[in-house]
Amino acid sequence: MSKIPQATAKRLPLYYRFLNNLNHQGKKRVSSKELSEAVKVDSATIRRDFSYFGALGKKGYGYNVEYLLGFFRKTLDQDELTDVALIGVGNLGTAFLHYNFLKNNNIQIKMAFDADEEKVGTKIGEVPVYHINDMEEKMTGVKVAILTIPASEADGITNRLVDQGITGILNFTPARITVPGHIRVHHIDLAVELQALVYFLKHYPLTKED
Amino acid sequence: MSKIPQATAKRLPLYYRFLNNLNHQGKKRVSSKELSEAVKVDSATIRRDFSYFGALGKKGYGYNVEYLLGFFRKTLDQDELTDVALIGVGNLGTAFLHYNFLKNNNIQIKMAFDADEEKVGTKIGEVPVYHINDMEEKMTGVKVAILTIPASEADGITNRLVDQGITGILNFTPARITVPGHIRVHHIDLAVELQALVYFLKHYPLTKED
DNA sequence: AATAAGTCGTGAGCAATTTCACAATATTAT
DNA sequence: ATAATATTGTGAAATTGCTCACGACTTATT
Ligand SMILES: NC(=O)c1ccc[n+]([C@@H]2O[C@H](COP(=O)([O-])OP(=O)(O)OC[C@H]3O[C@@H](n4cnc5c(N)ncnc54)[C@H](O)[C@@H]3O)[C@@H](O)[C@H]2O)c1
Ligand SMILES: NC(=O)c1ccc[n+]([C@@H]2O[C@H](COP(=O)([O-])OP(=O)(O)OC[C@H]3O[C@@H](n4cnc5c(N)ncnc54)[C@H](O)[C@@H]3O)[C@@H](O)[C@H]2O)c1
Repeated sequence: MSKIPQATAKRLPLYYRFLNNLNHQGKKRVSSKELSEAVKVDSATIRRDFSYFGALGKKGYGYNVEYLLGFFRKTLDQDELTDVALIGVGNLGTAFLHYNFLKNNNIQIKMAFDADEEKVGTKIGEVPVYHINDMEEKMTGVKVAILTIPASEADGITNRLVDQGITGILNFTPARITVPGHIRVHHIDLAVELQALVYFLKHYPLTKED
Repeated sequence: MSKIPQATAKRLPLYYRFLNNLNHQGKKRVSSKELSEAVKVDSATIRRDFSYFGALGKKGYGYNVEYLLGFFRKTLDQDELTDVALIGVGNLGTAFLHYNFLKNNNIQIKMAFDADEEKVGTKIGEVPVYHINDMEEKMTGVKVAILTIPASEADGITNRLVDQGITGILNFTPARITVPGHIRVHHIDLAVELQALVYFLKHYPLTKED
């Protein structure tokens, strides 16, 4: 369908955010070199990334911020709003609910679910918390879920999400969940990230020349 | 120094965790195929990853769980404790403080810092919160920091961390911070992760055959 | 007008990572 | 013992991603 490399696709939201910043600062043009310094991605990589979408810049000039931003807005479907459900209103889930993803974003946490009766019926950062038993009923139309429940619950809830018709899951539990092939799962494993950082520090010490 | 590919190094903590689980379940042996199903990494990749450390398995048999676990414990320095400081005790920072990284881990959040007088002096999940003004004084010996402050504060605090002698930063702010080449920064950008997932769902729809 | 400086878009090469596929070896069953 | 089955470790190929380096073109300057 799309021939954009995955590595490029992952960087698009980052480019979009920084272009947005530049636009708010009133900047009219930007070079791949400037952008490179801001997002910490090699300037040749940026030019290559952009080139997959055609010739967006002008030689000797750079890129027009407003034009580029508009282009990425369309490409990233920033005009359509995507609804997301959050499952598990604990420490991590509550932090996400307080955070307004909408600020720079086309993504909205529309509802949350928990098993704890004390949380059910409340609103956290404008988002209503429903009982997990009502998930299938309330969640119609929502195709993306953020999973912030205990690892032991992950498989059970995942199966229910799959049956409900989910297409994407952002999984913060340490469990590696099993889903049918047509469902996309992105894992964010904070403990692994921290351990990996520490491992790199000990085994790949950087010198002054990178 | 080490010739382990970076992609392999990033998976080590994951392998370690699942081997730990297997060991607790009393499992004595495991094949790359079984492990593959658990961690969702191709079995050939797992064998290749392990092979960088030598011949850890036995042909026709698989891997001895206890032996492998012991090997990775040493490799990942699970016997040494690494102290970490957390900067910014807000929504996200508080969630991390409540989470006990030590459970399966050799990493400990030893102290936290915030600018808010109401938080200073308290303890969250056993971790003392100090005033950010006292950072340099209190932080001696700590070489890794988790950054969960507002993006606008990121550059200023980063400079102070660099001067203080930090070697690694796990950055949760959307800011792309600038550090000298010998300091390692890992970015975890939750808004980007969510946007990227949504982008993939719309532009790379998966079929039943993956 | 002519020159200098700046910057894109991309061919080509390089580097990193993943995957295939199979000989070698171990275990299990009969 | 022997045969059948299981599974590793790895050479080689395939895939994916990154970076150099430069021609082409734009803008600014004199
Ligand atoms: N907090 C962190 O810093 C952190 C770090 C790394 C990983 N994680 C992982 O993220 C997940 C959430 O962590 P947390 O600290 O927020 O945990 P938590 O215990 O604070 O929150 C879990 C929430 O899920 C709810 N819950 C339990 N079973 C449920 C069910 N069947 N259906 C719906 N809701 C249910 C609980 O009521 C609770 O509110 C865990 O898997 C944890 O391992 C958290
Ligand atoms: N909460 C989320 O779900 C979420 C999601 C994506 C990204 N983020 C990013 O993570 C960071 C933290 O988010 P949050 O929701 O926890 O924000 P928050 O506002 O709840 O917390 C920030 C904390 O930092 C403290 N602080 C401010 N200035 C400081 C300084 N100079 N020194 C020390 N402490 C200082 C504040 O007192 C506050 O406690 C932000 O950069 C945010 O963009 C958060």
